[in-house]
Amino acid sequence: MDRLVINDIAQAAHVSKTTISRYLNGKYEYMSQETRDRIKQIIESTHYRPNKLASSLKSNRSRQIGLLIADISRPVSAILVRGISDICSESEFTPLIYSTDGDLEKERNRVENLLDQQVEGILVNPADYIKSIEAFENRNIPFVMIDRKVNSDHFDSVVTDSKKATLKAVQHLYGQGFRNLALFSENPVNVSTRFERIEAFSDFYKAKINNNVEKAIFIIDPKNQEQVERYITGLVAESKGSIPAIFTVNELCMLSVLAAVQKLGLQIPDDISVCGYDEWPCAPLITPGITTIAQQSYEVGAQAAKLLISKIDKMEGQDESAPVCHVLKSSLIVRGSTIFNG
Amino acid sequence: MDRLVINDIAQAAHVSKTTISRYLNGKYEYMSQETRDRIKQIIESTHYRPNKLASSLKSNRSRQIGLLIADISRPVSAILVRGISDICSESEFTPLIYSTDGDLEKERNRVENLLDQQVEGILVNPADYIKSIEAFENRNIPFVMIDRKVNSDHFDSVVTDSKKATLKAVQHLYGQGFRNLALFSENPVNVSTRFERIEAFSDFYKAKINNNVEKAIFIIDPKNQEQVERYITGLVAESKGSIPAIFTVNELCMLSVLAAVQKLGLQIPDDISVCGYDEWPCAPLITPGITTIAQQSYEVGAQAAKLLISKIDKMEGQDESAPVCHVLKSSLIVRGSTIFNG
DNA sequence: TTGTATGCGTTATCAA
DNA sequence: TTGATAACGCATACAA
Repeated sequence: MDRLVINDIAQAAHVSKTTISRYLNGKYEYMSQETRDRIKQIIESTHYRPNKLASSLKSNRSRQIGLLIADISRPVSAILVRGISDICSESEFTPLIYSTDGDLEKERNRVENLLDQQVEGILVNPADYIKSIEAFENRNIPFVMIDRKVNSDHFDSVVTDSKKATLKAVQHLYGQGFRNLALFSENPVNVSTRFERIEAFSDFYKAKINNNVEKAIFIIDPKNQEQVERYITGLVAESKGSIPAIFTVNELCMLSVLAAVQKLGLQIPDDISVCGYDEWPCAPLITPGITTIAQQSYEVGAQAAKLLISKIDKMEGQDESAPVCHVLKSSLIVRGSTIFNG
Repeated sequence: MDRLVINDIAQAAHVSKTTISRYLNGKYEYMSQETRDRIKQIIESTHYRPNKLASSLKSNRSRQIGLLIADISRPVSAILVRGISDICSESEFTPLIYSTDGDLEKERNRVENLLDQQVEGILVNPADYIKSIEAFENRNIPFVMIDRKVNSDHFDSVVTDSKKATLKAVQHLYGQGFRNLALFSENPVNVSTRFERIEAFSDFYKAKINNNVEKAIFIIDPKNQEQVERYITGLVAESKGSIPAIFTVNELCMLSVLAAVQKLGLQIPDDISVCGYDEWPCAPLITPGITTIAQQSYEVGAQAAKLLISKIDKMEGQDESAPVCHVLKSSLIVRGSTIFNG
């Protein structure tokens, strides 16, 4: 009642296991139609299934890839993961998925775990623009960065156009007449998505408002609701009649800001304006509709997986094609929250 | 420049690979402190890491489990997955995660794939209360159903208390004075979470309103916005002054209903009331706050993973403990959307 | 067209 | 306390 192995099938079919192995790997050219049919019939009737562990070990091809994501429970991550999964399914790869919580130590350990399991490549949402690099260097498999870049031209990446999209958003705010701009981000700020968004905001702010951009940037802990309320209260107090417009760098910040705005009894957009990352199904439902930036998260995942798998398939020839960085467009979805009535 | 293997370490340490293997598996009792230190030093300096594929093959313990989820991109699924991942990390198991899209065919294929990869157990969010069962029977590894039950007492499951929670919600609506109740669900209805919610609603409806519950149950396609709007328009038209109160069985239906309500320009709760699964961060932000049922999704995942892993660990003794069904409590979070002003 | 023999990198049973 | 040796299930070079 133990699991069937290749030898059992060989005996039942009165051939050697080599022939069975050939059959399993589709090498029908070295086989009479007769034995081929016989093997087929036996495999089907016995429901024999080859052990992938054994075949991976022997062939040195696990057909597994690693995926290190900051936190799979975040909605944008979940969508990105779905994109990766779908591509993996098509190519019959299995993704091994771990959350790193943006922790360098966990990230490094996970890379080791994945290598131990003989993954053929790794997709990673790096914890740090600089410090993550070390953990990825001198491994013998390809790495592709997803959603976040890393400060190195040795790695491929698939990201969204954070700077352009942020610029589009603040230009929109400015165009509407808002002059009291603020940005809310969470720490750490040494991940490319965040600092690029901050940079685009800062550049615009310096060019159009004034040089004192530091006081317009708020680093928050989205779980510390009281802190967020305090910052917003301050913004309103110092506004001198100029309606504050808040730009958030991700969904968590957005939710935190919206909750605070509600708690403080402020009206959007008459008392305060709010917009930013990420688009999600509730955005149109929250009065008066929240202006958001929609990223193509599914596509980021899918393209990254495609890229990684193509590199894996080329690996035999010691692929040394120059690393590429795919940048996917994001779109600004304008809703009532940023319509200026001042 | 190839990867180091156990033999390389054995040679460097002037011992046999048996000794290295013993060291790796912590069997220090059969080893002098001296060789133990020497091996430790060599492994550290060479950064040798054992190949898990080989050790899994030999020991017949892959330390991988399968996870079949309907759609990982849904927010509740992502949270559940996180619960599973966290428990797996603690016990050094790796989850192999696939989405099934509620498709029986995919589900069955995935089970085969997972078995091919020698997973030691499978967590599954079954596609069908009845038809899924066949694919799980007579496998040699434990299965645990997550979030959805299956019509069999051969399988463990970890779910939430759909009936109780739904009852609590409709009782609340009734208590508020709503008499024009409706339920919106998506197809298929042969998954336990959905039909249990429908059942609880129906029982209450028949007991308190009338026997004609069929006309109060709407099976929708959440992506078909026009259909949802049509149903709601109908509800309002036939309401004869009695405010309709809609209960939704999941997040997708909730979003779809809310979008339709907004599109139709209906006011909550004066023209229509809305409540249901699932709780999510926007619920309090949508005017006047949406009453929801909060499930402990993270806990469902975590408990299911714990259960599965404990069964795996007991497997050697041909575990035949009677299957259990853990039911986690959900809570009704009352907000403005269900406050009766009629 | 098919089979023999060897090895992938481990673990485990002996015996020493 | 240690080591030879034989597996685990499959793939492949080489022989026939």
